[in-house]
Amino acid sequence: METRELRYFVAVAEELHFGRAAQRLGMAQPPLSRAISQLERRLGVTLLERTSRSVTLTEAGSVLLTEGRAALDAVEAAERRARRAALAATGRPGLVLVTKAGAAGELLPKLLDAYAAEPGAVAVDVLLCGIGEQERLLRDGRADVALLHRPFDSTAGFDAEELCTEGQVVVLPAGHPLTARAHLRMADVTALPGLPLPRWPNLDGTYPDGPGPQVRDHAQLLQLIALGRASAVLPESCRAYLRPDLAAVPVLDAPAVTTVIAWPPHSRSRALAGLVRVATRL
Amino acid sequence: METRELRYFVAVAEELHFGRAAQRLGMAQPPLSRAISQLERRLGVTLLERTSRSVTLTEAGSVLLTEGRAALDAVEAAERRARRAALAATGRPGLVLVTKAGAAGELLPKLLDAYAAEPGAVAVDVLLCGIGEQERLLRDGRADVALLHRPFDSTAGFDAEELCTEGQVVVLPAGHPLTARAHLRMADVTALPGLPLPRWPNLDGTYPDGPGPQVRDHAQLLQLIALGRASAVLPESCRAYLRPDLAAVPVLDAPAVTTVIAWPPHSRSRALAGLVRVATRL
DNA sequence: GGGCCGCGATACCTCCCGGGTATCGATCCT
DNA sequence: AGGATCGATACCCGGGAGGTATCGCGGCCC
Repeated sequence: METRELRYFVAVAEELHFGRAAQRLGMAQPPLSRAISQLERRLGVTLLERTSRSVTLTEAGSVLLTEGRAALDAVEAAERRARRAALAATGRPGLVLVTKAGAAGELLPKLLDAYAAEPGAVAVDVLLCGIGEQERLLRDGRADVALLHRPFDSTAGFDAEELCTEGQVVVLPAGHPLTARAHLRMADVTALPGLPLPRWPNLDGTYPDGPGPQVRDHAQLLQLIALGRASAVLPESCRAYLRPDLAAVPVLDAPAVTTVIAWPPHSRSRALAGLVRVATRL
Repeated sequence: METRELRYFVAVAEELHFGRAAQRLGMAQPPLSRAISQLERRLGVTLLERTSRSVTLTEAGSVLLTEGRAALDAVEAAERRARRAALAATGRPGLVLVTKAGAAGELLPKLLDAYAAEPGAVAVDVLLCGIGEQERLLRDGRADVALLHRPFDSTAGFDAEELCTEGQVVVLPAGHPLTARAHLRMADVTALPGLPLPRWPNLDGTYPDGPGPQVRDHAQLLQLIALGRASAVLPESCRAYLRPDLAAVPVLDAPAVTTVIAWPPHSRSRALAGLVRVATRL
């Protein structure tokens, strides 16, 4: 199977419409139709059920969609990492580390400093991304290594080492009655009148149903909390960047958050191995 | 990048010889040379350093070799799983489970029976393979799920659930003086005169240097032990299939062996999820 | 219900590019 | 020096990817 065929199929499977898919691919519709039929004939499998009014995925088609996306990511990753390896030989950037904006507050600078002091250290680019994007970036080669937070981020498909574990705190407007308490329980937090937990976007940009304001990043969230419109449960280390009009109270029974360093299971380059070694020794 | 180009590059990178690589690919040498140069031009990267007498990998080339292999595996996996998903809709086999021959003795039949009793269970093919092959089969789509043994097998790149943990025993010829002991330590075993631990093949079929006989499978190994030419440290459950001319003694400080069920992190099909659920409940 | 529209399939053409053969040029080995 | 080895270059051919034109089928609307 050629990646071209796979790209075509993924486009059609996502659009469920040959015309739109062809447009997205920058080609005419007939060759696309033909390419898909050829692919089906070669695989000996029907991927799409088409009437002249609608296109739907068969079971095999939906398997090929998810597996094919992963395969295309892997091909892209190979290409990107090879290209970067050539640059790294001459100059910058040797490694790309990705993490969520506003997370891993003090750990990251410590890690970068410690690694830079190592003999043979290469340049490390830091890439800040939105919620849940790290895994994609790691899989398609735009990043080499990530700082993730279990259990929020999944380390499925990656090698990982635990770095540190911390409890969680609830962030409230300064002066809220509960800020007088030394600690709370999740039951106290979920029952807070007028201060619902926010809703984070799914990977596709849509929001889950339910109460609570929609937020896209930490700055928005903190603003909303300061306005008395929301509360949030965050890792303890968020205290480092808390605005003075906010207060944090430990939540005893919130799940502990573990910061891990994760990387794709191949690509065990010297540079990456060095960075991981430094990280685990911190 | 097309998979064709990637296959070509991997062949040349492995052979380090355009002529042989072309032969392996079933094509002439000139188009292969041209394809590789085109790939290099498109990537903007030198992958191979060639003189008229030798071919060597650049840094970028060696990155592309490992990443490219993984990418090709992923593409193959997508193809195979799509093809199998179509079969599963009509008939056999719905899932392919791979494990080492001679391992997971009693667990496997229990798992298969329990899963078969589930409502909506699909047919499960069992694939027995040699040491260290499971990961490859899982990655390139010939298998959907594997029983692995940590710390011997790596679960890097897969999702996994622990099933059970057991100690290890040393297997000796029946009647050997040490079989009278209730338990041993690793130091006793490694120092055994005339009964060295065997050498298992690497992934490429070569054997590591050192003393001890070369073995390829458990039958060979047990035969050698019965002959008084070797000993071996194996998980406790091997007692189930021990020949009467062999004896086993627990080794207290040998690392514990954990049997895990592992699967690729996408492909969370209903059938697979069901099998995993049954496995963790055993 | 007949005509229209939307959409995928088919027919047919063109041209690019992947693959072949012949040959060159460089390097190493007698 | 001369032959052998091996990758690069030159040139040719055929298949197939992509384009345009058109068909056929099924909703939909007046």
